[in-house]
Order: sequence, then C-alpha cells, then structure tokens
Amino acid sequence: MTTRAGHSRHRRPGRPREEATEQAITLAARQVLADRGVARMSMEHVAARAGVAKSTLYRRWPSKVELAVHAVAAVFDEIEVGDHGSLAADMRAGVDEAARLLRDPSTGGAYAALLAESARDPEGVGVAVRGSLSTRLHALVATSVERAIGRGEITPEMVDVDLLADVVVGSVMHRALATGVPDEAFVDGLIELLADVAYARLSRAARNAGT
Amino acid sequence: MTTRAGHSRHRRPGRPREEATEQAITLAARQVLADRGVARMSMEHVAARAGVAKSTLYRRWPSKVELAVHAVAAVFDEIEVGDHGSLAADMRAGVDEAARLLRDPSTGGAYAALLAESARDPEGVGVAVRGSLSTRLHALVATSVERAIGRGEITPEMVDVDLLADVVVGSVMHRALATGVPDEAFVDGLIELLADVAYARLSRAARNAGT
Amino acid sequence: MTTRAGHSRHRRPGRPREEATEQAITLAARQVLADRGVARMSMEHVAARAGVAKSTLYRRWPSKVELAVHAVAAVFDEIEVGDHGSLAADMRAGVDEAARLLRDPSTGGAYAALLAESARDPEGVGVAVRGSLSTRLHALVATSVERAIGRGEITPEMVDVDLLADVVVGSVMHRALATGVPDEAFVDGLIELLADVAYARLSRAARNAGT
Amino acid sequence: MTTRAGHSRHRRPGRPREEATEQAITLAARQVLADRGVARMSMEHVAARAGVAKSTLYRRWPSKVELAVHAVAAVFDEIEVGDHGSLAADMRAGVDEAARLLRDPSTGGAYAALLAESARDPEGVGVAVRGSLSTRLHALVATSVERAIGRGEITPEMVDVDLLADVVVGSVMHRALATGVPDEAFVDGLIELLADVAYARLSRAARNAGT
DNA sequence: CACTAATCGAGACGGTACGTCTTGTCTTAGA
DNA sequence: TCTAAGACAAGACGTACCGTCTCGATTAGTG
Repeated sequence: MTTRAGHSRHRRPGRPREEATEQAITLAARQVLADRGVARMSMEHVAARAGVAKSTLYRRWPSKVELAVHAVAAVFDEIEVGDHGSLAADMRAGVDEAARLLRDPSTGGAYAALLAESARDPEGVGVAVRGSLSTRLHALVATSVERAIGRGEITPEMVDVDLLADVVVGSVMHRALATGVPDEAFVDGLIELLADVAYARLSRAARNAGT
Repeated sequence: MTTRAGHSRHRRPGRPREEATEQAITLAARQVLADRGVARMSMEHVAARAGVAKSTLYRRWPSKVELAVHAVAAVFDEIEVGDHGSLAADMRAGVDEAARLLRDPSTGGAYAALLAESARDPEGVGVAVRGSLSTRLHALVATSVERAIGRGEITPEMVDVDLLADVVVGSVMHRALATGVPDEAFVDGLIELLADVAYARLSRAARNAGT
Repeated sequence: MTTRAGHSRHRRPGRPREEATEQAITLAARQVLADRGVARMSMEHVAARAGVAKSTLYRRWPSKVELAVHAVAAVFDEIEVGDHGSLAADMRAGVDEAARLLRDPSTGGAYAALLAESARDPEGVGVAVRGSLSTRLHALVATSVERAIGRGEITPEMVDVDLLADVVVGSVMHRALATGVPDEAFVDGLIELLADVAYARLSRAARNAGT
Repeated sequence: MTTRAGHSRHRRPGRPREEATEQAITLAARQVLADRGVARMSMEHVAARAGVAKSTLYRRWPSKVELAVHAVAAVFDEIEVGDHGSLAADMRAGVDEAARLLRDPSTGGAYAALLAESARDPEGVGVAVRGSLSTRLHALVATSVERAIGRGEITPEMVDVDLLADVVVGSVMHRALATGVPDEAFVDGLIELLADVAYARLSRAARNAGT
C-alpha cells in the first residue's frame, strides 16, 4: 500500500509527502508514549507535539494503536545484538538488554498495552504487534542461539527458539511490570536457570552419545 | 477477610451497603470485560448491566481500573491448586491452568492491560495490581513448591519461588498474547524446561552430597 | 398538619424535635445562600454547615427550594417599617431598604431564583414564594400607604397598593440584577417618579373637588 | 454583526462551522427551555433535540447558562416596536408586549433565572445577560421615547430612559412572577401611572415656561 | 420499667447532568 | 494530491447533587 519510494521511480500524483513529517511524528509519539503511556497517548497530543495536523497522522496510520506499534517498534530497532563470544555471554547480554528496556515503564508499559490490544483485536492489532514487535524480539534470541550452534556449544535439537524467546521476554516483562524491578539478582537467577537447562540437556546428550 | 476496624461487632454508621450489590457489579464487570476488554469496558456499561447507579460503582472503587483489577482478581480466585501427588504433576497442572486462563483473550488481555496501567501509575494501580493479582499467582506457585519440599522432592535452596512465578506466568502470558496460542506442545516444552532445571540442580546437589 | 404547639396541648408521640436545629439550619442555609447562590446551594452543604444530617433537613422541608424560600423569608422578616412622618419620607425609607436588600447579590439573586422557580411550578413553589415572600413585601408597602391615608395625605382611591408594590419591588429588583447597582440617583429618580404620580392625582382630585 | 477579524474576506482556517447547526441548537434550546425551564434545561437534552453532539454545543457556548442567555435573547429579538402614532399608544403597545412575553412562564421564568445567575456571577453571566438581554429591552424603551421626543410630545429632560426601562420591565416581571398574571387591569394601571408622571412633568414644564 | 414512637447522624442508593476529553471522520483553503 | 486547521458525532470519564432509604442510637411520654 505504502509505496516507500526507492525502487519505484513512478512518483504518485499530487503533492509529495513531507519527508521530515514521518520522523517528527514518530519522535513525538515516542515522547508522548514515554510521558503518558499508551492509554493516555492521544493523537491530539502527538499531533500538537509534532507540529502537525491530526489528519496527517491518520493519513499515515489507520489508528492510534498502529501508530503506537510503530513508535514502540522504533525503540526495539535500537537493540544491538553483538557477539559476546559464548552462549553464556550472549545470553547475559540479551537478558540484560531486555531488562534494561522493559524496566523503563514507558517501554514496558507500552509493550504490555499493545499485547493487551492484541488480545482484543487479534487480526488487526495482533498481526501488527506480532509482525513488528514480537518477531523482532524473537529474532534477537534466534541470532544468539544460531551463533551458539555455529560455535558448537549446543545442537539445534536442544533448544526451541520460540519457547526460549517467550521464556526470556515473558519472564523479564512480568518481573518488570508485576513483581518489581528486574534487578541484577533476578537477571542472575534467570541466567542460571537457563544455564541449568543447557547443562541438563548437554549431559543427557553426552550420556546418550556415550551409550 | 476485612476485619472492619478491629472489633467486628461494631458496625460502621449509616446505612449498610447492600450485600448483593458488590457481587452484581463484580459479575457485570467480568461480563463486560469479557465482551469488550479493559479499554472498552465502561463504567456506564457495567453499571447498566449490574442494574446499579454509576455512583454506586464509584462509591466502592475509585476508578475504572481499580474495578477492573477487582474483577480480574475474582477470576483468579477461582483457580484451584489441588495436590497432584508430585512436583511434576503439580507443575503440569499449574501451567495448564495458567495456559487455560490466559488463552482466553478477555482474561489474558485484561491482565496485560492492567500490567500496562501498572507501569503508568506504579503507586496507585501498580500497588493494587501487585497486591491483588500478582501475589495471587505467586501464592499458587509457592503452594506447589512448598508441597514438593514437604514431600522431599526438592530442597528450599533449589528454587527461587519469585523467579519461578515470573517465569511460569510471564512465559505463558507472552506466548498467549504475543506469539500464538499456548498449545499442548508449548506447555510440554515449558514443563520439560523446568524439569531440566530440577534435574540439573538435583544432580548437582547429589554430587555435592557425595563429595 | 404541623401541630405547632401553642394551642395544642397534645404533644406528638416520640422524641421531640431538637429546638436549636431549625435555627441552625436556617442560619446555615442563609450562609450557603450568600456564599453560592440558590442554584449552587446544596442540601449537602447546608447540612454539613449546620452540623446536621441531610435527612433532618428533609424531615422539615420537602425540598431544597422550600428551604430556600424559608431562608430568604427570614431575611425579609428583618425589614423594619418605621414611621418617618410623611408619605415622602416613608417612601424613601422603603425604597432605600428595598435597594439595600436587593443590592446584595445573595438576597437579590435568591429572590430572582425563587421567582424563576415559581414560574416553573406555580402551584408548589409559586404558592410558597407568594405566600412567604411577596406578601411580606406587599405588606410593607401597604403599611406605608395606610399610614399616609391615615395622615390624610392621600385617599384610598388614589393608589393601587398591589400595583405600587410591584412597581417598587420590581423596578428595584430589575435595576439591581439587570442594569446596575441601584445607586442614590436611581432611588431619587424612582421616588421622584412616584411623587409625580401623587402630584398628578392630587391636583386632579383638587380640580375635581373645585368643580 | 460579528466582523470576524476585520477583513471579512479572510476566512478562519479549518472546517467552517455548519450554518444550520447554530439555528438548530437555538431552536432546540428554546423548546427545551419552554418545556422544562432554565434549571431543568440540560445540555444533553438540547443536544439530542438538535440532533447534534454535546461537544458542538460547548464549542459555541462556554456553558449551559450562556446558551440559555442566547436562546432567551432570540425570543426577545422577535419583539416588534412599531410606531403607533403617540407616546401613549406606543407605551401601551410596549407594556402589552412585555406583559405578553413575561406572562409566559417559560420566558418570564427564564429571564428571572438568568437575572439570578447574573447575581451569582456578575462578570461572566452578568455581562452576558446585561449585554444580550437587558440592553435589548432598554433599546425598545429608548426607541419609543425618542419617537415621542421627535413628535414633540415630551422633551429629553423629562424622562430617564434607564429608569423607565427598569420600571416597565421590572414591574411587569414582578407582577408576572410574584403576584399574579399581569392582566388588563394591571396594564391599565401601569400605563395610567406613567401617564400621570408625564402629566406632572408636562404641567410643571408649562408652568416654568409661563414664568 | 418496659414499650412505643418519633428524632438524630450517617451514609448507601438510583438517578441525572455537568463539563472535559478523545477518537476517527469530515470539510475547507492554500501549497 | 498533501497539509494545517478545526468542526463534527459519539460516547466515556469522574464529580456533584437530589431526594429516598435504611440503619443504630437516642429521647421522650405511656402503659
């Protein structure tokens, strides 16, 4: 639908969209999101902060939630997944990063709010959330796992990436929002838990191989 | 449960609250919650459905969110934690129950929405959510763990109940809302993961004892 | 209906009404009336200010408006109609008094508000207002006129007391509320107007007598 | 009348207001006013009757009272002040018209209620009432008086238009609301009273001229 | 002295309206 | 065609009152 320039040399008729506008809106949305949370983020506020008319927002995103998804996705895009040399180190870095992100109430709250909207409208918002947000997080986990497989630390059978992603993100999110700040002790505990799983599977694999 | 001001024989002055009203409202709130989700649950609707004036709602709960917390807590109160004979069986029953509950978009969505509100207002809603909802879930996990300790299956040092609760509830919730329905395969995977943790810790304990 | 003691020696059964209560309420009502006007005078406020339960108010007056009528009537009862020696002097004193009273927004506004309610409910409030308030004002004018007749300054045929009362009270009220403060110039002008009427009628009477 | 920002060709930005809306609201307001009086006129009702959202009402009038002022002013605007040939005839017509208008409880009551509100909020409502309603009535009286001066029936020194307006409107209003219906006898009496004033002043002027 | 009958304070209750806020759509002028 | 500005219908929010009601506690007179 959106003919995001680039490959298409055919310009659409009429006045072209202001380049700066989309970024200004996204930035404004993230700020309002941080200030007031998803529920209290209003299109009116975002438009005012971006110095843009409300209709411009609706021309680009069909609803408030979609804009919120877009704005949160922009936050998630900043996550770096460097190679830290070992599965253990990668895992710690990943969990730390997740904790850092979700500890911020504006990001954690926004993510939870969008998950909630997902539940209400699985086909509309749900698809957008899954497509834009959850797959991003999933990809981060997958990258680490694949790297570990590449290094020979584990085998593909040992890990269900989907499950692992849900466990890591879900645990951290629940800790951040429902129980308390995910402090270092919590991160350590979660890492240890995952390490124990790896240990159990590796030792079982070794035993099986030994047989 | 509420020991109204110490002496339970001293009634509060004024006309006593209608017994039936609170239940009618809670029921209506749960229905509206299921029908339309937290965001679209309106006090107006709840009042109408309960056959009660809006002011009666506000006399009992300071805001929509607090009523929603109460209504969701009522759902959580129905969870049964029976003794299934072994930690493994208890765990499976617990995870199954969590999956059953959160799979329902109205419950899962409501829970996520309330967590999101928690992030926006940690002192008000946050306290209510933690006090009413999260501690309930925590208690369920704690019960199973204590039973396992009683049976001698594990020792207290082997498990951080707080962490375990976040892992179970968080993973299931994230699966339910962000990734897809938490089907039997997912539940199996999660159980296996937890079992592997137990295996690792038990074998390590055995090794230490052996030394 | 109300067996206001005195002639009836039979007391009503049950606990008698607190003597002080009625006065406390009336006073509180007048204060709230002065503070916030009739429209914003609330039974809740009056009760609180009088240190009395709302039901006590309703036990004595059937509605807010009736209580307001009672409270304003209490103000009107304080009006003194002394004999100033001549019709002119009595008239000036009367108009001055009316101006003094209605100039106070709380009294003037209350009176107007009650007249407005009269229009909405002529049989209920209207009767109360006419019975308690308007007749009081009418009586004041009548007293002055009768005194003037007694002194031989005018004859009964020369003046329609009803009309005169409406003219004096109505003019002053309208000036106070709609046009501006009824200052000395206004009072002078009104007196002069009435004096001219008297002049015209006296001179006509003299001419007729001369014929 | 409203010279929107000087240049009348420069339109205000944004979607222009629906022409029909203001009239529909005014009409609905007058109907509700007539049905239920100012106190019971509700924005909700007016909006529903006008087929308009409540926010549209509040976009144009800051509060219920301001809309009521507007609606009553619309009634007053229908008053015709024709030339009836003589001061006496004009006066009779004017008083008749005032009596006709204020005899209707919905108009009389509304006017009184707005005067009452004026007393409560002299700067807000008061200014609106004086500006919209009282000056209208004043203008009607002024027109008749000026015509009489033009005809040479009276001289400007003989009449204080402000005072006269208060006397006519105030007397009629008080009669209508506080005392009883302003019937023909009342109107006759008031006219006669005014005529006597004119007689007194004319004869005094003649005497002075004769000196 | 118990009984009856009303009062009192307190506050719950069903209603109703307030004025505010937001959503998503629309309608204009101008770029 | 896009943009800014803002009108519009819809509808929920949380607050404030109204007038009624239901309590327990009080306070007389009557049997």
